[in-house]
Amino acid sequence: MVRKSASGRIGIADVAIKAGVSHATVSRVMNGNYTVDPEIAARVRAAAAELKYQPNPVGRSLALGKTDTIGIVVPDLANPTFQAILRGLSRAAAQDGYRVLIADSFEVSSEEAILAGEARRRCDGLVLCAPRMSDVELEEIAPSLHPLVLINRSTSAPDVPSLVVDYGQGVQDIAGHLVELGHTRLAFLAGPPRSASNEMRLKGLESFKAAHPEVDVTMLEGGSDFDTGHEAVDAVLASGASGILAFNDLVAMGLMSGLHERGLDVPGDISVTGFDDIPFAKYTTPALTTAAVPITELGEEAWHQLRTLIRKEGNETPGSRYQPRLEVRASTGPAKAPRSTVHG
Amino acid sequence: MVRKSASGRIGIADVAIKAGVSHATVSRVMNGNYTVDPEIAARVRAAAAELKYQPNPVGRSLALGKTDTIGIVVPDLANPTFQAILRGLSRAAAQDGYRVLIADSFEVSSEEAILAGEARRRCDGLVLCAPRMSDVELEEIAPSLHPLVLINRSTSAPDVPSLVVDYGQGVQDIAGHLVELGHTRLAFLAGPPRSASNEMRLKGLESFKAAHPEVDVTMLEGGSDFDTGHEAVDAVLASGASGILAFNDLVAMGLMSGLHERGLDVPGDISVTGFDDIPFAKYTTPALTTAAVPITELGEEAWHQLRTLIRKEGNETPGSRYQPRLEVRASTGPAKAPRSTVHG
DNA sequence: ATCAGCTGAGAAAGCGTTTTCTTGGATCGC
DNA sequence: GCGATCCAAGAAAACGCTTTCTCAGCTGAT
Repeated sequence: MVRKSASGRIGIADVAIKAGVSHATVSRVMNGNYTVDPEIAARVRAAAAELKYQPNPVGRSLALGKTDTIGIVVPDLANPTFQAILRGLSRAAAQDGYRVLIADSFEVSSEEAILAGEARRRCDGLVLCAPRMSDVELEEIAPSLHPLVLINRSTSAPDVPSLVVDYGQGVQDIAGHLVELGHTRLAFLAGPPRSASNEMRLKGLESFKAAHPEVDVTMLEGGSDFDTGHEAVDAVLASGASGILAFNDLVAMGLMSGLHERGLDVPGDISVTGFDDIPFAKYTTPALTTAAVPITELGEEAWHQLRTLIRKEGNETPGSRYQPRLEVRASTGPAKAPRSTVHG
Repeated sequence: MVRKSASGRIGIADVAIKAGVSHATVSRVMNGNYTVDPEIAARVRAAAAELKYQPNPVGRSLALGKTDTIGIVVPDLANPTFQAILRGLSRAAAQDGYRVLIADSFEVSSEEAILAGEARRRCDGLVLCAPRMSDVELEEIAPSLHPLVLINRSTSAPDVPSLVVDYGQGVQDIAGHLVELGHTRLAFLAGPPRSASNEMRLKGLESFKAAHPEVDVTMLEGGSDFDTGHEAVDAVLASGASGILAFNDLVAMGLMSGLHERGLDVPGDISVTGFDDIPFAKYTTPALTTAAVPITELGEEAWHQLRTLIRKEGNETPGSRYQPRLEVRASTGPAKAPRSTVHG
């Protein structure tokens, strides 16, 4: 007859009674403490097996002061970029026996601090992924979130490594590629206003404009998903640009789809570029020219940084900077000869 | 001077001391128990605010016997279908104040039971998403996982609602659509061997073949991602089929990309269909004909079912069956006149 | 004026572990 | 052979919270 503790679940006490030993001994056996008589250990193990005893992680967490869980806060779980980061993080953490708790802020920046705080308290560490909150707010809460790893943001708080992708350089590479193809009128389909990565792209474009005064760059408002790109067709055409830098691959795909519906040829009439190199980018027609970011790897690295923080391995935590790699595919091509130019 | 408890973090005891009351009173105030003198309550709240006290969820969980967290086990976090389910689940659960812990089994079915058990013990309930484990194993562990909701699998265990998509019907609808377009030679690019949804598709195709003996259906081995489709081009062409049912949208996209590289026109030369209607399906060129499954909604419903289980609202938990909706787009078209047929 | 009845707040007992502290018994050295 | 040393295992404290139990002090009725 299986004896149950009051709660109905089998606890350490049940095993102790069944094996005729104390709670402490059961705990020792379960944790591989070898200062226990082999014969008794065997008896405990047998009792545990018979009762199908599984230690309660909550009690364990309370006693040990750790949960073996980390949290991640993302602005939008629908975004493939964040999905990829989550995947990399989850896989890497799992290898070290940690689980991941997710919190989706749905792009409402005012929720982020609360979500982050709640998640942090439940976990041993936190990854804040591309938070939309203001710099001052980030500075304010960062210390209370330690151990903390930032993605695509940074803070002056000590011991908060930040992994940032150099979107500014990436966007310049793309623009350079388009100019080499003869495009002189470019347009940038911007991302979400509060996105720091968008800010970095804009800064990159400023540098680019400074270095290439002959090139005309139009800024268009946008977002981060398909529909943004799809709906931007009119604005893009109105801009008169022949080379379009979309905020990311999703926007680029939406745009290409819209252009296709209008009967326009990519890259014959217009060249389109994305950003991120999500898995889909390779399989669009035409295949998308983009700047590849090793996103999954970034998630893994986030775990590694967080791990050293959690383990308090005093090594300085440097953070890292990732350089996007230009991935030229079929969605970009030579600019048409401008209408104003007379051939021959 | 902020007094700290031994652990370094501020606990209920610190607030109690600062406010000059007992632990119990602080707890009462923090939980909105109104049997406490307003003046004292105010003092406690002030102390809590000043110390920035935040209750420790682990202690709370242990005392209350609940974690306000649910777990989900998926076979592959890289699969957009599971991402969408996760998203729906996470959003719906968040609205009720629950968080989601994720566990990715990376398609290794032997890990699932362990992952599920661990996740379940940390959480108040579990969603098992398209588990790859065998039926007998599922039957075996299901009772120990309660409260449990199954997606795309079912079990005889009581009180385990299962949400299943009628892939069998969906695949028949697609096949019917292709036949209406005049295709008489079809091929099915199958999914992962252990996938129950693949099994359901196969069953559906059997029914279809029985009802349409004149149609030839070739079965091809496959998988669930882009590359599967991309690599299947040769096999598809060798089959001689003019209408291809891909396991899902990803496979279809990979296949279309491969066909495009071979210079073949979709749907001019070959019609291709997907399954799921992931967001990308609308934006492929040509836009993908597929069977739409309300996946995110399914994730939400999973939460609702789990919620009634957790709350022990005795209502029977029926589970639901979802009918895919045929979404005809541009990747399917009339079959070419068969070579063997003489016109006129 | 006295006592039952009530109320508000402190004391303490859980929740399920781990870990320190303690103790009885065995071991070892002289 | 006896005290110092050590070891294995039990008792108990700790982790941080909630909640029951308890009791002092008060209200109000007789």
